[in-house]
Amino acid sequence: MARRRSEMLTDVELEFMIALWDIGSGSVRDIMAALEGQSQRAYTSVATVMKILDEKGFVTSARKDRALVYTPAVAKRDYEGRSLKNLSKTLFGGTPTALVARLVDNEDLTDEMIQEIKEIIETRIRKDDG
Amino acid sequence: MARRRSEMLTDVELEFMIALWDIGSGSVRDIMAALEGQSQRAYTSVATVMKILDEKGFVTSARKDRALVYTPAVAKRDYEGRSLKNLSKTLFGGTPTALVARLVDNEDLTDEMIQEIKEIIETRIRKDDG
DNA sequence: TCTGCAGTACTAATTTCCTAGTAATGAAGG
DNA sequence: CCTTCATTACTAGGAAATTAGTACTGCAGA
Repeated sequence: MARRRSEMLTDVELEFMIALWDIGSGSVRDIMAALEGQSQRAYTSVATVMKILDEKGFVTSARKDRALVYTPAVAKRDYEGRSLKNLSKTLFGGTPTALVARLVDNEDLTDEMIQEIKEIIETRIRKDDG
Repeated sequence: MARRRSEMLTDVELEFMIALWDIGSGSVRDIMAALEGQSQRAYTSVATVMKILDEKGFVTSARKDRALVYTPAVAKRDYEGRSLKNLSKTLFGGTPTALVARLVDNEDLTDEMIQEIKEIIETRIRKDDG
């Protein structure tokens, strides 16, 4: 039977979206240039995935001269939030606190990182009060 | 060309793994029972996905009476960590701080949740000192 | 022993994902 | 006009994902 197309990005789609978010907007050529060194794909491969992203609603396209120029329809920060919500829901029972608990569990985290995270939280708390 | 099978779980695989983590270990019937109400799938569908999970190394299988009993080969907490690392790497430039910053950006988070997160961080800092 | 049931393996159909070739189109330059 | 080049559209094909039917095996009960 059928799979429903996810509202989350696949790996390759995400890779291309990140490139597009980085350059703001651009043609297939521009995106390929932004991906320089990361991946060696044929022009048509990139074009096909960009068309799928258009169909999925992640980008809009507009003709400029002869080329299609793609622009993100979803902001990176929105997608970041969506990803976190998705992960929280599927793996952490919908509680972001459990997510953070697992995150700071990681031995790779340096003291500086922990300290930085603490400051982020405190800033947020101050903002709520003020 | 070829796609490499990801070391991350697909949506359905994750759903089944969560059920298995929940019950500790069990047969296909047990997993179906644990999924009660979440999904209505044929016995053979569940069995097929469990076999794939076996091939991917996420579970081990052992015969008990006539049935195969599946046991997680990857702990839930390990996979949670793997997921967070993956998300951090792909979407947050490998910096977990950026991930937390986006997380606490979410308006859905209540004051209690923020407070709880703060305590988690502080507990972790105290553990480092001691 | 034969029948039936439970469980597993095999097989298959359908969709998405990923990659890329080839054809078509349209503009520019001679 | 005609050729050339860039771009886009169409097409294709294999791998993976998702669902499930059918066949086979082995045990238990009549």
